[in-house]
Amino acid sequence: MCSAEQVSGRDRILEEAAALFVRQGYRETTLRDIAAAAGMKAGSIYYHFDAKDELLAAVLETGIARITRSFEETAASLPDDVAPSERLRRHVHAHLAALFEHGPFTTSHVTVFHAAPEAVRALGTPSRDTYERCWSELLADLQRSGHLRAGIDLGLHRILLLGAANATLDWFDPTGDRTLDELATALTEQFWQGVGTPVDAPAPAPNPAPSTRAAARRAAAPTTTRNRAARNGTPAAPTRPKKEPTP
Amino acid sequence: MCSAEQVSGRDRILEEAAALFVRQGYRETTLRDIAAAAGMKAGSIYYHFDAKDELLAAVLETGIARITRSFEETAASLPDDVAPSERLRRHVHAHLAALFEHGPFTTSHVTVFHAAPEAVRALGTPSRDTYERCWSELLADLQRSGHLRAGIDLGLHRILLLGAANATLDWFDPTGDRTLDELATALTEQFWQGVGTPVDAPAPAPNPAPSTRAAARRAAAPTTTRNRAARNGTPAAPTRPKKEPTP
DNA sequence: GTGCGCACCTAACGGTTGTTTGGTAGGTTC
DNA sequence: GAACCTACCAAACAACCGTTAGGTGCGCAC
Repeated sequence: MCSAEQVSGRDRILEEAAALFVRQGYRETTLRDIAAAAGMKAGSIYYHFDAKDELLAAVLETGIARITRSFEETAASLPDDVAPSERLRRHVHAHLAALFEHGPFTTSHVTVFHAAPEAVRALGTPSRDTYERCWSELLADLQRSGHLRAGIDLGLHRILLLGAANATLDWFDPTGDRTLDELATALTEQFWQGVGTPVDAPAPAPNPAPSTRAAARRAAAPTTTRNRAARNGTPAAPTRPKKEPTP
Repeated sequence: MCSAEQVSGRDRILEEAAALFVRQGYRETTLRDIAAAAGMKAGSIYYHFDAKDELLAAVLETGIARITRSFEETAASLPDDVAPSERLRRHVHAHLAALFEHGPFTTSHVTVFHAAPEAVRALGTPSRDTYERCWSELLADLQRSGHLRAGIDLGLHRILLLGAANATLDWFDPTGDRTLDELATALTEQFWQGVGTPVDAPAPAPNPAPSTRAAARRAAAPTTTRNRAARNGTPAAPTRPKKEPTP
């Protein structure tokens, strides 16, 4: 019987390394950890990679390549008559899906990149620029067509949007009671129309009881999701999932 | 001449450790690094702290205490008749100021907390909850008074807001061409009213040339600030500043 | 069946790290 | 001036980690 996951040694190492980097951090993960997960011994890794840093670089490169391709596929899949805010929402969804559903490679860019040695970061920067440009052009296009307000600082708001999206990694659990789609919708809504009531000044009609049952349930619920054994986000990138459920 | 910074040994260690943790990461910073920065030898740290982990715990605790106090001081300083969105903006500003202007202690919560050993994280969690509760209550209050839309998932939007705020650490430079105040304003605006044009569907009047000179300058500028030798934000927490400007 | 290269193993080396141990200079107390 | 406490230093230790060198079994070519 030919096993379902018939991955070559190199790919196996890459995959286990990415998973461990995301779960434990780069420095906290030893080559002996990776080798054990891949079913071999530490020294054998050097048959496929020249150094630990190079392994990290390969993981990061794979991650950014995947999310960039995901962006392009999303763009290609959009109907011609898609509403502008829906167009954005689909891209936000794709970004989140890459983080939560496409394995640990893309995730490593959020979790591990900043801890990478200078040389590795320098190597990975051009690919990150490419992905960044996709978003810049998307937003610029939306602004040109009049769907994003003129006069706003587009670069700034793009980073804020993606910052919020990436930060979800620290608390969101796609198998929890919020779906990834709901998350994408909420994030897009906050970016697009905000959550304030239209007029600011005097006082609008105060909110009475929450208007829907779903809203009521949420208002009563604790202030934040606590799935995945992770904590929510304040003021920092919060706790990552426990390294191992105490055995 | 009595030196201006006449800090005790313990406080000196704490301060240098926080700075190094933020700049290099926790695991990447050795006790010998910290000791050298504090003007002593590695073994001497053990006179003040029992272990490296305990030193990290002290740094984190100081950070969360400071930002929580900053929140409370901001709340106390608000005039009674402050507009709701301005009230939020002031708190956003205080949060960002704590990250960028109050030394490395608060910053360490964003940069280092997720890399901390389980035991340290568990120790720091209650204080983080306290700060989180401040924000929950602020937003709940704004919603009760009708200034935030009813029916939205407040906990979710709070995490998205703070996620975006914390992510600014990776690219924003308060000495650059955007001020911290402008950043707070933009972030609040994006949260409060969004950046989309009011109506979605057909096509509003396409944006002609940018309407102000400032907007024109920004539109022409590169897509993101690149101050501080840091990169912008995609898809991940981007590069931190170089460890040392090559000497 | 000999030769050869691929994919791995065994075992070690050198360096670094958190930590410990035994001291010691300087000030204060009595 | 003896005892004592504070705040450090010097030197080492054990553990661990990335990395390397040399070896081994297996499959394929011929």
